[in-house]
Amino acid sequence: MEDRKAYYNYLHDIYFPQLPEGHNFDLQLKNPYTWTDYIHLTDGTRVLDPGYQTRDKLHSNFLFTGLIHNEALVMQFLSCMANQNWLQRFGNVKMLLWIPNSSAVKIMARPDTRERAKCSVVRETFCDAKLIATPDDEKSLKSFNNNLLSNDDPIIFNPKSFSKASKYTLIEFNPKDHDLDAFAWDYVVKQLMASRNTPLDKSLNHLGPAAADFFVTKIPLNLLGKVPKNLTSEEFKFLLEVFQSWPFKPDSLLETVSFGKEM
Amino acid sequence: MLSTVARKRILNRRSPAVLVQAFKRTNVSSASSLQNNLIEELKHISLGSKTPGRINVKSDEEVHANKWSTPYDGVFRQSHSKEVMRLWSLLDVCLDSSQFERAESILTTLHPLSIEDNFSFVDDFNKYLNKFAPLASPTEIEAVVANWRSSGKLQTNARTDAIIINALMTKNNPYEKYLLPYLSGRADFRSLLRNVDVFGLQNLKLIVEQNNLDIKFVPAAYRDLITIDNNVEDTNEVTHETNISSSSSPTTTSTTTTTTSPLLEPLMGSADYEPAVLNKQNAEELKSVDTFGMKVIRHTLLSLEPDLNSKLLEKFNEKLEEKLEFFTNDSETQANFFEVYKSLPLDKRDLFEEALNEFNVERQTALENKSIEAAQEKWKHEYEEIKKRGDLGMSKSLNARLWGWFEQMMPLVRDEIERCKNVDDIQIKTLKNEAFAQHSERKKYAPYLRLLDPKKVTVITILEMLKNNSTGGISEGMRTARAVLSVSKALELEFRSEQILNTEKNFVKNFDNSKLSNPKNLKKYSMSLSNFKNDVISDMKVYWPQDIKVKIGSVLISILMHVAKVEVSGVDPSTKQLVRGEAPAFYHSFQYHNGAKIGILKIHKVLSSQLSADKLVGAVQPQSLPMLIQPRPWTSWNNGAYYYSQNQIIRLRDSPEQLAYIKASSDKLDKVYDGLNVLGNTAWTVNERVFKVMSKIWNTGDEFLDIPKAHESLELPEVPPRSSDPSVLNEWKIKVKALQDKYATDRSTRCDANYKLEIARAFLGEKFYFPHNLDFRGRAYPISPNFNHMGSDLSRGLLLFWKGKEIGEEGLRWLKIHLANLFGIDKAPLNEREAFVNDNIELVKRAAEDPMANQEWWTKADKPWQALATIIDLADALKLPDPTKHISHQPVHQDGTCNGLQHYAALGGDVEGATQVNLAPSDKPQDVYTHVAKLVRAKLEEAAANGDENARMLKDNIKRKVVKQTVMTNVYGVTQVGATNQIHKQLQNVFSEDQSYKLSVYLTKVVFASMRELFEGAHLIQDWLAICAKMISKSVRIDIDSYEEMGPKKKPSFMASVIWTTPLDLPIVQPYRAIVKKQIQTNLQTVFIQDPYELHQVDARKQMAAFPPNFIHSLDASHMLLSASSCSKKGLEFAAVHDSYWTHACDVGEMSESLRETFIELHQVDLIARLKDEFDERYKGFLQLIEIPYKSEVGKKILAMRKELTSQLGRPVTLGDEVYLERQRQLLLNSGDENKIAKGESMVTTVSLLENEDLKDLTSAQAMKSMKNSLAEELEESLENTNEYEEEEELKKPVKKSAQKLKVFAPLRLPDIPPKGDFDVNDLRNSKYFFS
DNA sequence: CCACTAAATACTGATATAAGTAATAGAAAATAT
DNA sequence: ATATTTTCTACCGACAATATCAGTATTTAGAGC
Repeated sequence: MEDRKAYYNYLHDIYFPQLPEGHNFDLQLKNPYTWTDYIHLTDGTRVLDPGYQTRDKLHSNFLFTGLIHNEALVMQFLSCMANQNWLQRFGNVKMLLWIPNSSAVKIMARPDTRERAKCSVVRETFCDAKLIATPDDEKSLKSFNNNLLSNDDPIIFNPKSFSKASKYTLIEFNPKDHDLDAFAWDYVVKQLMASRNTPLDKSLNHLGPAAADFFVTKIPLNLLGKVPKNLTSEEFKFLLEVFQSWPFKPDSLLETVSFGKEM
Repeated sequence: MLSTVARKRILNRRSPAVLVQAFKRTNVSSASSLQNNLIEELKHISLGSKTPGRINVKSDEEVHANKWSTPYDGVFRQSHSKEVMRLWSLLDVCLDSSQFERAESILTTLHPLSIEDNFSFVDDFNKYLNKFAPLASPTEIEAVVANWRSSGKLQTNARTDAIIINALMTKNNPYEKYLLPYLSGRADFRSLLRNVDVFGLQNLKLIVEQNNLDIKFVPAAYRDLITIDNNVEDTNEVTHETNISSSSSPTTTSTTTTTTSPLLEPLMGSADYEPAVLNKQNAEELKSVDTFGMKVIRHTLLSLEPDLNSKLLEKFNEKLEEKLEFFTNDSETQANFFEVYKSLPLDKRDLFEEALNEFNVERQTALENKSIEAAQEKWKHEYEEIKKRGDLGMSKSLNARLWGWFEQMMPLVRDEIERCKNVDDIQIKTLKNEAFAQHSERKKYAPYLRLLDPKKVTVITILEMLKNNSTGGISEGMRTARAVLSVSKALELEFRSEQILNTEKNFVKNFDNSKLSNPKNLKKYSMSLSNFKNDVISDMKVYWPQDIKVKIGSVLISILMHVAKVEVSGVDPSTKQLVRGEAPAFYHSFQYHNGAKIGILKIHKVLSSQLSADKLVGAVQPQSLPMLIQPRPWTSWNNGAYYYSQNQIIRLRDSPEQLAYIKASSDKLDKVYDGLNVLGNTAWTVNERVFKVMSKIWNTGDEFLDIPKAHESLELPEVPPRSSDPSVLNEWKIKVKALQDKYATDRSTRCDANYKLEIARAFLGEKFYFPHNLDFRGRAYPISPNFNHMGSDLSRGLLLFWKGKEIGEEGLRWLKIHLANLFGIDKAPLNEREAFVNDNIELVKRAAEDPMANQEWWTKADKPWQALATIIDLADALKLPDPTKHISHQPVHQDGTCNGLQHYAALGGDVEGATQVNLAPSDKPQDVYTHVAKLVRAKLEEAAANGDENARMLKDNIKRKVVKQTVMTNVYGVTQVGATNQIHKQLQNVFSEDQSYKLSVYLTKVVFASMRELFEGAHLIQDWLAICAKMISKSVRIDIDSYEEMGPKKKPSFMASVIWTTPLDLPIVQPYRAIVKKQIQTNLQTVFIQDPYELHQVDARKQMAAFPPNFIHSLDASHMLLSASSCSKKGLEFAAVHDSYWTHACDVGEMSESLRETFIELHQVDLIARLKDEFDERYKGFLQLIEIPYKSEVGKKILAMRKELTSQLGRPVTLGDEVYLERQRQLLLNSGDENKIAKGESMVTTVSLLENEDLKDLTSAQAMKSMKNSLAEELEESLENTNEYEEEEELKKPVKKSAQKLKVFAPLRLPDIPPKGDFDVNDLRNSKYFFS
């Protein structure tokens, strides 16, 4: 997908003719950064029609792959898995992505680690992810959890053998089905992870006025003593459930700071 | 305890002064050996390498603390080091809480610092002794003094003697031996008796009497008082302004202790003056009548009435010879003084005002001192009322709820304060982790918090928290940082007022006031008191440190959060049952903005919606309301405005440098004070008729003019299903964000309007004043927020001059013109404007008669509320048989037409420009915007004719409005991008989305070009100012700044900000510097704040961008203040909003003349030349970092010299080394010693090589351009043979070759001032549209 | 009482947080090479 | 020292990101004399 005319022309006139016989590439005059261009790709022109498959398994004939330099984009992809929209509307479409090492460390972080942050809870909740390959880079290797390394057993390649790729890690994302309220889930996880090393009996209060008082009656004591960064996605789901049963929860869960920009 | 680390750090610091000494000692016999010696020294110092005790000693802040801004000014950028400031602050609070041991240990720490930091230690000691002495026995006192003296640390002064003597006197001990030095003439009695605050009036009198001292020894301000007995017949007239005699004045002491004294009985029988009494409950009652903030004010005002000394009332009536009744026993009924005043015959008015003033003196005192208690009383009162009625409305009444909070919170606060007092006695070992953390935090803030009264603390915390609702872009809540700061700022303010009050009480303690029944004596007494207060206030120099403030704020807020509860209800999702319960009113939470985490204190939706449903949005800072009497006149930088708080004349922007400058020039600012006092002395009242209309509309809750609708709650568009395309979801989010923003801003504007109305309501019928101060450029602003004449159309429409003047024929004409202006007819000749009103005179009458029913006309005005006010006034006049006899209170405005450009045009002498902004005489008013639009159109026509597609599309769409904002902001230095956005906004509706922006970009360029053409001279000046600012903020002072850290890697640090003085001698310091903030731990969260006492590198970009507009504003501010003084001298009422000047209709002509004359006077001098001279002086000896061509002659010389130095040093020479050498040269040159000067002259440095070079040639645009051109050519060549596909890539390839440039320091030399055009400012005299 | 060490605490600085990079242009500052 | 990337884009009234962690500096506790 390329929508810059000049570059498109170059690809079309010069690059594509040079490709080996029988290649499987198709060039489209579209902007890969525009969500809607994908709709046009899959609906209107029928260029790409993987067909819908149920969510009890991975999509069998559609794979999305790419090197995503921009971390925000990766996060967007993750949220597409959560929302089951965009390409994920065809089913649980596997995504095989090269992403920056630093992002990989964050996203793959396990509970109870220093790196544990909201995005890794997202990953854990909405997909099964596997570390496929990562460069032999001391800094990022150290940051990956040992458990993770032994479980996923990634290929650890010599960064020198791929000069450009040395900053990127290959991860396989396999989306999972779920039926969570995205806004509420996001709110709960966000507020709790804001102070991720504060025991729940305190940090729960960020969810609403005297929230902890309510939770205390609903959740086991040992959970109450835990700190958010040590919680698993399942525990978050549980907390969400409790939160949603709370009569006095705040009305608006997506408030933002508005900066009064004057005329 | 002060951390000993901090102390050690200070002790280790080698002050710059010491270094200078060291260098000065370098004496050498010949120039060459001098050079050699210096080289040796350089080697030794070995800049950039790690010699122990040299490089590492100083942190950045330490290096820059205590520096003169420039040698020219002799003003310290930073008065004292951070540590000293902190210690002083701590010393103050320890003394206030009588912790003498701790105070002594602070003194011990301070002493060594006093030597380094060059402050006088004895002052601090005296402070201590003065607090200690009253509580100690004479022997103890003497022992302490002797002790300190013998340690060699203390040299006592006259004040020390005064303290000792006073202590002995008070304890009836003999004190004569301390008088000996004075009696014997070895010491001056004056210096002893100057310490009136130590002695107090009574002892001062005693000491004079007992020793038969010459009265001349007593400071002049107090002599009269001391001698009351001796010469009652003294004919010396005491000039008496409205000086406040405080509540501690002997005549009224009894009233100060309580605000709940019984209501005043009805004084006289009949209520003949029906119109004079406004029953506010029955009058246009605001729905928001429950607004407790306002009740606070009203209650405060009202509660004073019972306190009213009946004598005063008698005086009232005595003077008027007629009995008036103002007060009934209905506490909600308040006198409408304005109606009384108006109803009086002219000859009685003065007397009435005199009486009113005396009356208001009392009320003002109470307003400033009692409003906090009043709030508390009000809550309690309402609570009890409801309880008595057995009402179920308890939860509905906010005040009752607040009382509940208060009752719960106050004991906790008291406990906390108690813990603070005992903080040193706690056994640390007994504490567990959390308690220990709490304890160690408490230790830091305890000395401050323990000084406060728990009741006041509680009330203030509650008020501030409610006041902050919906601020900071949070719809239901506030930012934590803001909340904690605002609470503690309010506390500090209150504490200071209290201190002033107490000092004052102390001062008059035991004073025999039997003689004060004599009015003359009373006047003397209050004069002295006022003088005394000035002295006290000037002396207060210590502030609570920022980090302490946030800690205190957060502790108190935590307590409040803990107790403040509201009743809530919600639906249980599972059972669908309605559940009731109690929940905290506040909770702490976070929100993210672009990944930045922001701490939020949310107000519970129940409370928040109660607040908005009841149209009650908060409380008013009761300390800064409009004043009932003339503000305390400005007499120094921190003396003026309110009577019981310290107000700074400049709104400092956390800049110690600004503070230092304003302090230093405090006694040269009479012209500024004069002008400012004129503004403050303008009396106002509320336009009741407009107010009635407004409140009627307000109560509907509907949108009306600039009042937004009262949203009940925010309704969001339906959430799209989560599986929608991300683009759909994003769109929805954007929509939601927009709605939330609108909701938040609507809410805050409604809030704001509510404040305005409520304050106006409280001041209905009152005579009041707005105390003013200045922003750092010298522009004046009313100190009281929300409701003032500088606010929106709404507030302006509500304000009338208290004083009325007969309108006369001319005045009537001006009133009409004013009305036309308000309708937006302000570009037509005056006659046409007048005609516009005459043509619509029926509409005027109808609108005035019933504004609500006939709203279609006046609401269409540009400024509808002011138009309505004017309409009413005009209609009143027309009702009279002779309209010219109408007494008008309506302010009439004269606005500068693009005032910034007027000043620019005058400075640049642009003839055409001057004409366009009405400096030059003309038959009809010129409109710059129209003119620029015309110019632009012409240009576009031409370009279109040449086949320019953009121009063709645009040429018929250039309206005045399209260019207006850009022309206006051009003065402020708007950039291309900014202007493009502005124009884009205007073109959006005309062109399609995708065309619009491209066209805007094109149009912006044309507009800029046209502006430049029209105001050529002005733009040259603008550029010149910007260049100067840039050069200055990129220059270094070699004698102090930055050479230390100029090692091989480091860049020099630029510390010089742009500083200038206005024609009124007000020093302006641009505060733009790097912002360095730190996270401070508090109870709730960390808070990210900067320490206002630290100085950092200048922000050159901002300095440059802001200097031209700031300079112009400093001029228009001067013009305004001069005009104010001038108008006041002529007896005109005067008010101003920057470039809009207000007076009575009948005086417009005279005012116009005044402001023309002052403008001419201002520009009589070549202000730019004056500025250049000032800069040249101020920044003399500064160096600038420039780049010169490698190959120039000097360049070669410098290279050679560097090579030489490098070989001599045995290491690469650095810029720092060069600065060092230059500095030595300067030291020699300025030494005053002929020998040394000769040596200096023979010395050659890299800088001196450049001294006589024309830097312009070296760095000129031409030289650089020619280099760039040749490079560009090469680039083009290389591009020629690229094919079209690779073009993009090729373009990005870096240019390999670049001009060889040499970085060197050269003397700072500002460019010559641009030539001036031919316009003569004296022509202005005949321009009638200058202001209109 | 002192000098000493180890443990505890305090202070500092770095980093992540959220989550489309992009409507445009051009200089200056900051950072990377 | 030079090249690339990032930042910023109209003045004033009117300031505000925070939690956590690692590493270092400083203080304190404690044992021993």
